[in-house]
Amino acid sequence: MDKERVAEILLEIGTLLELKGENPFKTRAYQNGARIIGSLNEPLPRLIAEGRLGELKGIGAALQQKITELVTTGRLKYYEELKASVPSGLVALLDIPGLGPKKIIVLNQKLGVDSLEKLEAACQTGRVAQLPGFGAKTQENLLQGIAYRRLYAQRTRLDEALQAAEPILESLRQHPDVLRCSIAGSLRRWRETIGDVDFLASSRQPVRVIEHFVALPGHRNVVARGDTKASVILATGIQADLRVVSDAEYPFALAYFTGNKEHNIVMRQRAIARGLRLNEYGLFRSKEETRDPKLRLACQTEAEIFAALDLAYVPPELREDHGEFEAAERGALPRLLEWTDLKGALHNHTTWSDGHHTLEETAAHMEELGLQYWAVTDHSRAAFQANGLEPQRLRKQIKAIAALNQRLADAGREFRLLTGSEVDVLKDKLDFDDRLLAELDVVVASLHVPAREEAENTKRLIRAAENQYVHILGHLTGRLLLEREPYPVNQEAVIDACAETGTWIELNCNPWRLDLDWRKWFYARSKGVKCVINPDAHRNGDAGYLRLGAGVARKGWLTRAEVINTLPLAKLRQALRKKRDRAARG
DNA sequence: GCCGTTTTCGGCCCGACTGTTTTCAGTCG
Repeated sequence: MDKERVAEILLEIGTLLELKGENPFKTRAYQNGARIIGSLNEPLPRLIAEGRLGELKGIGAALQQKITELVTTGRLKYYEELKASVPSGLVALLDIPGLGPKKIIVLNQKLGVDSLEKLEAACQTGRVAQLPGFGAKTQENLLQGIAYRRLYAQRTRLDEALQAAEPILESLRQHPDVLRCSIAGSLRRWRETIGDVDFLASSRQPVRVIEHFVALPGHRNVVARGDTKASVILATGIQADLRVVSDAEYPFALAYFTGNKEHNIVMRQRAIARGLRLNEYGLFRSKEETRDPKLRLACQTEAEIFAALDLAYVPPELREDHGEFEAAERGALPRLLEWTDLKGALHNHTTWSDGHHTLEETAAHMEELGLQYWAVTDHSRAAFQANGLEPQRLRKQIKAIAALNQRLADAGREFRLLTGSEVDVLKDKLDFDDRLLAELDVVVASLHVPAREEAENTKRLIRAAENQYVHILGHLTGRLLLEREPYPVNQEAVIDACAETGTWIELNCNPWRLDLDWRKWFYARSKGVKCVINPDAHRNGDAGYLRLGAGVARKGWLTRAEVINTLPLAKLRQALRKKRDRAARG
């Protein structure tokens, strides 16, 4: 059993324990355990075999035993019994806003509610309002919550969240009573999907800012509204929250509302260890709860807060409790890639296959953006639904690109299109033979029709990496965020093969994909595998995805030197030749 | 269930908002 599955089961145990009304700290111990196992950078079986599982902070005797049982036998008696003891529909009820474990337990015990449908019926007949601790308002909110959950997925893709958030941020920025404002939360951390959009503002007149926020056009309804905090549902169904604080509190609140839960817990623990107290209002010289400005350490920026806790500044994207504390303590945080470092892209489409713009339109647009190169990698023939190119058409395209580049050169322009292919990884070969691939500047190999078995997909991708003409493996897992799960593949094994063969891995920055996942880049980097951030553009506007990709790359701790398409054109051409030269020599 | 420069028990991050209460529990982030 792999670590992802182990982490899932630990997390589920935590949820089930919550629903049994267990000690919340016990629940958290399992959730912690899930996160620790999920973000391991070495194989779980080896850790167990060498008896080092207990060395992980947060894995005690009980978790050690359970994880070992899971990994060695593939099952866990404790989990199976626990699961059998909790009605299966209860877990889904946790998704309803306003419903937590305590209320679910009451609903289940008093009314026999064990599914969304039964909850809805109980609300409609007015039985929920009769329960102790419930009332008419709660009942109504639950009905609304059920309807809301039915209408919208719980999460939103990064690009959609950004699109919703940026106009609101701009409107806050222009409000005369707003001093400073920012996006916060998972969107500021550049997560691939967002639960809700968080805003933070500082002001001397918080109520006026709240009034402005809840009155912005395009809101469907106001969920909550206080003097310093409000929540609204946007027309798109996304929930947006705003907090307003004083300007002196702003950096503390920004740090607090940006870090994920685990990151913030570590921050507060670090404060406690230094005799301080940290909350969204400040870092105080106090062991008691306080907001006394006289006790507050004067920090103007987040960087000064980190410094006060003996840490280097941690960029927002890294605030996931994913190793940033250890690195920040040692001053070993990498200098992250900036999206303006990107000089071009190596996986894109045109009207020759399923793209929407011609070679000429594409070249003109990308040059206008200030890029130096743009590889045209239309689909290979197996992708017939995407109008994949036969060898003959591909050779024709190579000539067309050469002619276009010649015109650019004659006009004294530096921008170039590169020839290429997104060649399909088929069952036992690539869709084009080596002779044809050798004629191309850039070869991206992608698996579009995966097998059901992990071993088979892993084998196919490793074979693609071993081909001396393949520069890049495209969208390694094939996932479509919130739509399609990744196909089964041993990503570590494929990364190992890329490390050995000098093959690069794509960070496909189409917002449906963002694949390879940011969490996997830790392993890839440790193996020295280089990244290529590719928009997989089908329209000129898709070049904007590069910004998303750079954010996700930052989340994976990638630096400029680790991302191939930060290279200027001449150096890129050298890099593209390297693998082939190596194979020719070998 | 985990942990230990308050060490083997008794803590465990912290505060806002809502709704149902009449001083607080539950939920959320």
